[in-house]
Amino acid sequence: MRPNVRTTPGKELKFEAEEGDALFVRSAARAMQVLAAFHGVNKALSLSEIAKLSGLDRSATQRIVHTLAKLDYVRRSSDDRGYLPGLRLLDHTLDVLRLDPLVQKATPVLLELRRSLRERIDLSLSDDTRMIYAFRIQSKRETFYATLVGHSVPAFATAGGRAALSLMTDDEVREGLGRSELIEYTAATRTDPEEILEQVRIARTNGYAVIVDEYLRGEVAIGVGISRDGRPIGAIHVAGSLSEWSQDEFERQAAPVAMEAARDIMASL
Amino acid sequence: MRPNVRTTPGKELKFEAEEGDALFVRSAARAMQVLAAFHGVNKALSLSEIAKLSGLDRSATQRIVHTLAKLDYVRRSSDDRGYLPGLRLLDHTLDVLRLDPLVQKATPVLLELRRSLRERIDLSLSDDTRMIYAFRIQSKRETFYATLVGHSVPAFATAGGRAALSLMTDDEVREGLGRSELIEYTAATRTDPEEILEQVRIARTNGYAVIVDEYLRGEVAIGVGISRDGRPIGAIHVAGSLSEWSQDEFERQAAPVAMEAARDIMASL
DNA sequence: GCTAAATGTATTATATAGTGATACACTTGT
DNA sequence: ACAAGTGTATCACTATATAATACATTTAGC
Repeated sequence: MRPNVRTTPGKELKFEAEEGDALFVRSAARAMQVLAAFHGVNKALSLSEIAKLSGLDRSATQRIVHTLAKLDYVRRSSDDRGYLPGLRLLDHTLDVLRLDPLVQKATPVLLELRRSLRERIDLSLSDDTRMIYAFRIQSKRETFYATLVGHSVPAFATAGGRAALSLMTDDEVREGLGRSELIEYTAATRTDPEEILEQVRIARTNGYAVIVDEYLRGEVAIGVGISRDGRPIGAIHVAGSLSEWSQDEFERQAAPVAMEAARDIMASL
Repeated sequence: MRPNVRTTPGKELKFEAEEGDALFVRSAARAMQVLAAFHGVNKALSLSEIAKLSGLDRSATQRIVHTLAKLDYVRRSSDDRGYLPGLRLLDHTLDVLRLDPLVQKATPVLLELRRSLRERIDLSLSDDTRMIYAFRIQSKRETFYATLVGHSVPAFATAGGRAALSLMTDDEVREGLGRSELIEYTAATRTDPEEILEQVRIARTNGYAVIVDEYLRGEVAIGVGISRDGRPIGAIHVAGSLSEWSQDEFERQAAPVAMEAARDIMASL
């Protein structure tokens, strides 16, 4: 599709019942397993491809795909050469977003923030070692490929992620980093856990995190974490282009207002 | 949350196997049934509320919610007073959007369109009698509540919807209108099927649909339908404020470029 | 402050619902 | 014209989910 946008694969997916979990409903899990087959692929899938990717046998796949297709959670591709995830899933997307307290409270505040700071603003939600985009408010000159809802980025190398990490204890951060795949996205990406932790500490002191070039080249981003009951639940993000801003200037301009927005949001949670 | 944004309830949900459908997997359907319990509610749900809303008994609900919770498709609310849909669903959202050929092709074209026409631009996908928002590119002065991905609006009363309808035959339109709930969203909303059909015919002739005040007060919107193999699959949308534009002027400015964008998209599908 | 209702959790015997092997017709590509 | 891959269908078996019941905790009503 486009350069410059990368996705973190979800944590490795476990769909199996753990030993002695009498309440676990296998076939309910299988429905999700089939839908998860589409993670990471970039084309319509045939039944046997779904079977292979989901780890189910042909028969189970057949019946579950059949079922999901009837319910519109799966559809035939337009050229009728395979299956794609269905539009009915978007109804659930809406549920996730509109029922999320952070999304509810943050939306008006971020629209306001956008008005004072005319740059791109994102809200992302913490999900273990990654941050999932809930929505984006674009800047006037949008050059990057519009990030789609649901895109997730690694916590360790992004401004929002680091800001979220800064709300945890050093030990928790170390533990999380240990479970993260520390990929070198750009030449500037820090991949040494202790070095990252150092940056997280700085963010903790400042109240915000800055990232330059570590995830996307040419981008300065400021992240401020949002917590609830002491736990990070998400972050807001302001991103600008290095062609228009120096890092210092961007920090001076964006950090105070972003932090105030975060305070507002947390106060209303 | 906010005025001015309304959602169309999905078509009434059927999760039951039709008679003699040997391949239908009940428990796979039940997983979705549980998740669908959140449609239309606006708070966290308890187990028994989920049971009631999904039409399942307490036991089934218990086991399936338990399962979905283990898989992160359902989570406890932050105050621990009920369940909410889980973030893992957003991974599937991303799959739906990134694998959708229309979304793929339309994104760059619409970003381009946004550059020439500095107004709000939406892409929505046809789903029977409703249009589901895939994404929105905001205008500089965003005043409305940011429409969330997955929000759906009725085809009959929106510009994109009417544009999509204009790609079908009169009979199909009548049939679809027959199955739609023709709600009077504003004083200007047309709810007479024949009158709507007349507007659809005009849209068919012009190549685009205009809607003023019928769904949102104070808004002019132009919609252009996107078809594939003669079937409507979605629409693009340009919306402006009546405080800045007259209807005529907006049409003159926006319609030609929007139609060209639609042509571009369809050529690449 | 105490009862009553509602919450989430856990355990069972039973039979129903999903399994998985096998088979077939049809399309696609070579 | 063939072989490999597609989606679809059937069926006897038993593994799987059921639904009824029970309990410990929390919440709400009086």
